[in-house]
Amino acid sequence: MSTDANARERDEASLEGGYDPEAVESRWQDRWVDAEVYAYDGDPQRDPNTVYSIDTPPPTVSGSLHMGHLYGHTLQDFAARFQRMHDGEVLFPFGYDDNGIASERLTEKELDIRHQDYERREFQKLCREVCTEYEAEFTDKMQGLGCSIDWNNTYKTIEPRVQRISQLSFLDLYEKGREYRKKAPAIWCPDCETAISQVEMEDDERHSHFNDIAFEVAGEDPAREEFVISTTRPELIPACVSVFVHPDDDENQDLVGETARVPIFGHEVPIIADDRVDMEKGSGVVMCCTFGDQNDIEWYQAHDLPLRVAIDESATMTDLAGDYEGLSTEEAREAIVEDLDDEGYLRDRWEITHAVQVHERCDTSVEFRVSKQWYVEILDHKEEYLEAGQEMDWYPEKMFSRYRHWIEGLEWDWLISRQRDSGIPFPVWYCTDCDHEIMAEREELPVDPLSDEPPVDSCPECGNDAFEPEEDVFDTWATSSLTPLINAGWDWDADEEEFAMDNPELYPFDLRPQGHDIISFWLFHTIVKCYEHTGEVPFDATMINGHVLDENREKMSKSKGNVVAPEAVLSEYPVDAVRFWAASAAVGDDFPYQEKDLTAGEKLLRKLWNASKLVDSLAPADPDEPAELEAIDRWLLAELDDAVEELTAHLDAYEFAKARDRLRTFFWNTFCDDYLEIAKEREDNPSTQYALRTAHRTFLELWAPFLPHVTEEIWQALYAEDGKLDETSIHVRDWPAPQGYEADLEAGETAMEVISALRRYKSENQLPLNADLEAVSVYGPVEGFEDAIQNVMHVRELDVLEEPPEITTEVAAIDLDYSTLGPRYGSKVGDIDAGIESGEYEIDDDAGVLRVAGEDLEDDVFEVELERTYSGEGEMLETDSAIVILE
RNA sequence: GGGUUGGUGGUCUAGUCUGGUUAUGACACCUCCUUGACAUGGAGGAGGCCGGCAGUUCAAAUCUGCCCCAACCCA
Repeated sequence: MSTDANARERDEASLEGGYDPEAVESRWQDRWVDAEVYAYDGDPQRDPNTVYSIDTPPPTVSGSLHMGHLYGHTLQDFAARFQRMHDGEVLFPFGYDDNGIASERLTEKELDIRHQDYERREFQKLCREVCTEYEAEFTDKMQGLGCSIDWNNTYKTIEPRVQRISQLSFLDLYEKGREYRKKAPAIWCPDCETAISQVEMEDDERHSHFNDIAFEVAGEDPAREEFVISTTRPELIPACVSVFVHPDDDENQDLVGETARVPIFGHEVPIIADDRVDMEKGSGVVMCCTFGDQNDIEWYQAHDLPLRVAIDESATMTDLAGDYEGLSTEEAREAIVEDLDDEGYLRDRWEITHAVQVHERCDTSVEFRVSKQWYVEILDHKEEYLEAGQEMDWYPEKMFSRYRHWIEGLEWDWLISRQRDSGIPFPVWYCTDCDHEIMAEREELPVDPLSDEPPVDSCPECGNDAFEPEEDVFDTWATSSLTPLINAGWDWDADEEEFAMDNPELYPFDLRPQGHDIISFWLFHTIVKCYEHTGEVPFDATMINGHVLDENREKMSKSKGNVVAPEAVLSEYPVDAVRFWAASAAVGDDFPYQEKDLTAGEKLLRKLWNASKLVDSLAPADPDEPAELEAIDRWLLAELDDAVEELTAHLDAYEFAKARDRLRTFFWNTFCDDYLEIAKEREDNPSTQYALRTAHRTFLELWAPFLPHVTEEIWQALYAEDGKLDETSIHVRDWPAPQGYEADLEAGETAMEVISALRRYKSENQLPLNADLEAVSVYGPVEGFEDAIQNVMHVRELDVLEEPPEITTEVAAIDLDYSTLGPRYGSKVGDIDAGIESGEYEIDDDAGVLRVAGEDLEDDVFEVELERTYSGEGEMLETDSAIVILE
């Protein structure tokens, strides 16, 4: 058995052999969870500024993990891991959203049951059982992403504690006067038979017909016989309550004040002027039905029109529809059109495609129904919510405009009651006599009015002793919008008679991550709720991630069949490589998933692994710091300081792509390609040994947020002390800080140029890179780096020249500094350019000026570029700041 | 239809807010090279005039206007 296999057998981190991500990654994932490396030790006394808390929107457990989850959570994890190292204490919780229609349907399907057959609590119990299995699977997958979630801090949106918080939230907003129950037109889904909110609607293109229907003008001596109305919904004419004409519509002005007779049904309705009529559409005359669309509702309210309900809660025609009673709206539409045609009222009919508003869950087109519903008042606080949004830092900033536009476009208060069985019940009863609202006692929550008794024996309003329970449940968003309060342990303190949090140090949360598609409802609703409860904006910052598209930049969708499953990706590539890819896009940008991008990550892991092996072979693990570092080593550490500083700034600003690229370039090009090659020639040098190890440790720490597995493996193999993992893990170390190394960066840069020039020389002359060079002279600032150049390029004799070598020069070009020249000479710049181009200029070295186009240019605006010709022995190589002579 | 965001070599992308003239890097491509870790490596090379048009300016990928295309949000 090889040492390699032995090591793996013992489950110990080891640098033997090649990197084996498959074995290493799952091993660390398990250990991190077992050792609770990412556990948050809650301490209410802690200074909130030293805790970094994340509030993440819980995913629906019944859905499977998709690339969006993978991407979103990976970004959150970059922030969490960086902050954990940088600031110390991090809360990265996790929630399972199992409250809602999705998990209800899942349970029905899984157990082959109908929720109607069960009492609500019973059904919810079944839901929780079914969801538990899915949650376990989801947990596994999440842990497979290497996210540093605190698995001790999880919640489910249907669990009793969350139900209690939801109901407390309802009571609190009720007491604050932010909620009301009102009989009013509401958006209604006839398939789900529930009211829904504005956010649950979406538009869908549907085929339909426009019907031109003739209405007679009633009364004696009317202005004209009839007029025509175009409608896509003839089944609504029994619900017609008025006809509208625009006040500026000269052609139809004669109708205003008249009475129209509705065809077939024969009832008469007034014709009214209103500027909400769209004159461009159809004949300019429109009917108002209760209710066809939102305009109808406005008219109904503005003109105090009667209510005619022709369609019931299941989209079936009512008795108002006469002969059509009992038909579905679809059937009624066809039947009515046919009868209109028979009776000569149908003047035209043609096919169209138009957008209809549908319920996003079931794609059923919505109706508007008058019903008694609970609302959260939001329209009167639009300004405040806008300000709350402004107070947050948005990453990227541009996403704020989506939030702003959403709020500006709000037209409805938030409808929070749903006529569903499963969900969190309203803790309310009503007096059967006076309809007085009886709220549950806070201590009793969570309650279910369907099975629990109200807290009073008789109505405090009228003394009646019979009550009716509220059957409705909360909109799931009413609960999902409480996640910051759930995470902070918000509850009613009965002794103090006020709301309090178990962990107030977490609130407001430092970061709220989410996709750009849910800004308008999830983020918005969360701000509404938390702001109303606490008076504070719940988040300091929000990070909006883009969407993962397919390789052709198209949105992934099941119908297109272009969905890439995370499982498929993770079975092929290391998680660390996938994370490296996830860091490649600017936060907020959509970006394509391209398999080839993952190989870049794989290559980096291999490079990091191999470089670590080399470092390990070149220097003892923990060398002492020499009194004085040599120039080349000090140079590396000074460059490292710069990198650390920039990287920290990038990560602080959620600029993961910039951090990733900066670190990769520095690690690969500067450290591996330049410094390691030099270090190979300086093996026993204590200065180099110290720099090597210092840089290597720092690199592992800097890479750790991006590549948690490979860095942990190398760290544990080389540097970890004995002890428990939650203390020795690289992920709980302090983030590197610049050490203040000072070096001659110019000399270092010049030395690298010289090395590069010599490499190019060998390459062009088809020499191996380790071929000996007899003698090399350098003219340029490379002080302190002579040995480095000499050793790494195998130069037998290196000479640093005090004076320029024997070269003759002639002017090759004149470089102008336009940023200085432009403002100074303005429109003369064109002439100056032309003069230089044509060679009509004179350089006066003594005066230090360039005479061209009648101007004397000062020496700060131009630079003479010389063509050098070497007239001595050997060959000359030029770099930006040095001249190299090879003999 | 309205709004938002974006359109940079074959692909992905930096730079655009704070205009300055040789536009960043990676992948792919071509040539060469076994440097004591990595050939899944290294050294080089070719390849774009920055969606289109017009304008502002001495100067525009960068500012303004219009147009085209794409995605998203809202109708």
